[in-house]
Amino acid sequence: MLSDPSKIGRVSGTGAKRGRPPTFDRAKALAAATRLFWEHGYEATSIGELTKAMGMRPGSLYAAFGDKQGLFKEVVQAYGRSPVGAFMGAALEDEPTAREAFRRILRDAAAIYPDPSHPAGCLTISAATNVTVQDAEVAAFLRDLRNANLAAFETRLRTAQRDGELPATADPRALAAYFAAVIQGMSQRARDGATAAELTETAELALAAWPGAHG
Amino acid sequence: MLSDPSKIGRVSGTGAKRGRPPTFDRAKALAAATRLFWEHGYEATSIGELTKAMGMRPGSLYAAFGDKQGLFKEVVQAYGRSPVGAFMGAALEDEPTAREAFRRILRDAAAIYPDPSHPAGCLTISAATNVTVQDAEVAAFLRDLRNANLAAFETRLRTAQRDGELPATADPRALAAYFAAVIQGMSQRARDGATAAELTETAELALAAWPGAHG
DNA sequence: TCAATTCTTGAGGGATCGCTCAACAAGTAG
DNA sequence: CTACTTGTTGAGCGATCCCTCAAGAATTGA
Repeated sequence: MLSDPSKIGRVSGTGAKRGRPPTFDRAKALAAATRLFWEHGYEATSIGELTKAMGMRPGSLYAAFGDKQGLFKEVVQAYGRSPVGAFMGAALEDEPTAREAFRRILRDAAAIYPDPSHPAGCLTISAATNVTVQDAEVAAFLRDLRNANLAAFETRLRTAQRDGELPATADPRALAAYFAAVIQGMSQRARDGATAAELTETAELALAAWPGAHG
Repeated sequence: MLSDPSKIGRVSGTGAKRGRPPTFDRAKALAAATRLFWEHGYEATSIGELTKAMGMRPGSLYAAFGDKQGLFKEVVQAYGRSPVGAFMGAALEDEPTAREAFRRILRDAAAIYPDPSHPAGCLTISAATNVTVQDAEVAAFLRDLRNANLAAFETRLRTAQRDGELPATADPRALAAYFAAVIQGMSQRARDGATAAELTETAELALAAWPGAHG
């Protein structure tokens, strides 16, 4: 109701917008926020630290992102589209066999999680494990993402079983849960100081659980 | 200096102490605090929630435990001495072979972590993963405990190798890190809703990495 | 009974939390 | 130019954070 088509949507030929243009680069601001949330987690990162790192005052932050949860969710979405956050989905899609996909996932995790160019571990795994009751929604948001990854693992393994790659005796659900646990453990170990070399050994050992693998 | 032996230490025959006796049961108060820290983590648990659950006013809490960090450390120590918190050390000591020890550790973790009689997962693993800079010491406290567990794993595997239980080609350090990662991942999965049955399957799959295990 | 000791109590202090808002600045449209 | 729109700014609000302290209550020793 009360909709005026001439004011809905920007149909100007160039991307020229009205009003004062933002002085901050949204992508860079998100990158700064990502680093803080990744390192310390959602609640342990204050608006004050965020505004300082993002180079903007609280008013600008709230005008651009709504509130702290909105900023966090946009950070998580951007992380999920970045190479570092999307390597699992990429492996599941790119690799021809499930075996190769999970081997690549584990090896990538071993290389990425301890990479010193960013905070250790996986943001989705570790950024909202300790929250107060009033931020339970944020924890649930990441938990749902993790469980969605688990479901994607199971789906990939189930098609592998249908295609004959995986023996009929194998349990796709159990295998998926096992690999999910190993990956989450590798993230934790990276945050505790494990090196890429150590995590690679963990990845290789984990692959011994693959049906038919003899190690 | 200024030490008066008659005032140092309680040498009275009965356990009678001077002054007003505490109105709270220290063990029960610690149990209540443990539950909160376990569920929400160190910083996400406020003094207000603690005093309410422990049945004491802030002044009493600070007189009894020093400060929040002191209370937390005493909680962690009590947890480490409880059956639920000490099952790994118990298995390492009780079982005759390393293989049996790690099998029992994994199976116990699968049963204990999702047990509904207490918060999910392991307190040492999950209670201080998201902290502000001023509480970095608390995170380091738990990290050191985890890495000490890792070292105990490696030690047990090294003696197993010396005793001939483990082949010379096996890598005790890598195996220890692998099992540590699996256990930490199982704790995370339990907090994400994994059941004891699912975690038991994960435990069995994890054991496939044992040198010489086939299938 | 009277000190000495220990614990509880209620009030609240200083700092920080997430967040808001009126005033101002910088752009486009006519 | 004026009108309009959007972004920035600095001050600060109410709530909550961890923690403290003087006063009172409950015990023991003399």
